[in-house]
Amino acid sequence: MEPASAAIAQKPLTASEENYLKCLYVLEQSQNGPVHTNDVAAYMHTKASSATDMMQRLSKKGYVHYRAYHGATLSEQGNEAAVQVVRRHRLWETFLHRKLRFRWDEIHALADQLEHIASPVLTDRLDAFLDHPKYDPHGEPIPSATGAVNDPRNPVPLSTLQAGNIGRIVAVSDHSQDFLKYLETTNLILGSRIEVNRLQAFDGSMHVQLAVREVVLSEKVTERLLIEVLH
Amino acid sequence: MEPASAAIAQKPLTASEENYLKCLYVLEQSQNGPVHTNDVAAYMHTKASSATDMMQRLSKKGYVHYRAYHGATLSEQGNEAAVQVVRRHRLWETFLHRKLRFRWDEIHALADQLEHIASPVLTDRLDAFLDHPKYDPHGEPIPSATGAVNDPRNPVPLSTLQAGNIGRIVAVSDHSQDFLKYLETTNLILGSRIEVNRLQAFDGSMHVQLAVREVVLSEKVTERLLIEVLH
DNA sequence: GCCGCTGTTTAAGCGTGTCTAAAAATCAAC
DNA sequence: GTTGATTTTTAGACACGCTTAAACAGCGGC
Repeated sequence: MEPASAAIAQKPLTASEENYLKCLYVLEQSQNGPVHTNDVAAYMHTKASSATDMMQRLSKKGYVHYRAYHGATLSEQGNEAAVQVVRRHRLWETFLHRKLRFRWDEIHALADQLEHIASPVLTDRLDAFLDHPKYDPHGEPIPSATGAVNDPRNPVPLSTLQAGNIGRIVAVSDHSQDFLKYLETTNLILGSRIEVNRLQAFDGSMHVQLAVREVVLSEKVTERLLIEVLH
Repeated sequence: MEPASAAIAQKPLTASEENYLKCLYVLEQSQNGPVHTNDVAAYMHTKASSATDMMQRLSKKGYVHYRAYHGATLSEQGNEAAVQVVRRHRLWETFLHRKLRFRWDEIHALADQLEHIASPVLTDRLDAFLDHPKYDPHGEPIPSATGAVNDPRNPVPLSTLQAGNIGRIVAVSDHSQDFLKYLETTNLILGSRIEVNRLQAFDGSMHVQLAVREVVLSEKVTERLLIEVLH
């Protein structure tokens, strides 16, 4: 006697399916409209045909809305699942950084493995052990157990600011080793106050004030630095 | 130009392969001589044909010595790999119990998932974070980073003791929820002093003294309790 | 030494997740 | 609107890890 309506018990997702959901979640944030197959394939370091395969599978299972040749968007169910994966990922990153003393450029790859252990009680215990962190080491908000994500900081890419704007570096949108190591060596630190001095129209680079020093940041960098605007 | 001799870079093992190696490791301890296909299948909750499949695969990769119809034993390489899996498993169990406050009957299933993250640096950081524990929450020794397992307590099953023997409960050889919950309710605690009062030849049950109370333990229980003999 | 039981292996098939190569659809340009 | 470049999908293949069913090996009883 199955319940005809209501939440049907979902077969647990495979690690690969979860990775694709996370991928769609991230890509949907940075774009608008459906996510294209090639973008998925690029993000997942795989081929378009594999991405198509997975979109079809996730569509059949009800996690994404998918129209051939027109891309995919997460369904409500897919969004919920993706947020849980993101929650686990960011909690493990916080654990690795705060407790095991990994550098912030080392934690992403490990968290990618840990995030697939889908035990709600484990996740909640970890959350409690870390004192319910609001943000992960990259400054990204950690979704709550219910899946709510709210970020009162309203971060925007540095590249969208104008000369004269003042803000605080609160997060990074690229978690790759290369980028994070660059920030390390340039001494760009989460939480720093930043002021836009001047824009270079030619190449999109930006002169910014960090405490007493002025530095020049390329567009590639300003797109990846997320700022809480102060006024 | 491949190195003709020396350690050839091993392709990382799959989670399933690691589980089978761990299985062989455990079964080799409790038996002697080669491990039989049906035992492997029973331990892994799978079918004999699957076990055969895996024995052949692991044999081809050099992790086990295998003769059709005659069972399998771990090769030196297989033993090293298995010990590392066991090390990770027991470290995670310790983490789950000591840091996340899971009961000892809850940790096994979760550690079974965590153990497959094969990052030497993660394992070592975890080890350090836990202050290099010697034993896991079930009292089993945690192999060192080099794979050495030594247990000065020399635990033996309670079932092998004689009337008059005195010892200390140091470990359990069965990590199932059912058994651990039984111990919990019976108030049989790791570290307790235990003295054998009387053996019941008929059914192998045992009357033992625990502090001020005498309890009767069935053979099924005495086989699973590991004792450090005091004299 | 043969018989049959138990244990084991092989054979065939399925789902997952990936690939390459080829076919098809979309979209922008003209 | 047809064309051509680009994107996407299909088709066929493969490794993994599991299944069931059928064939086979080993070994004790007689």
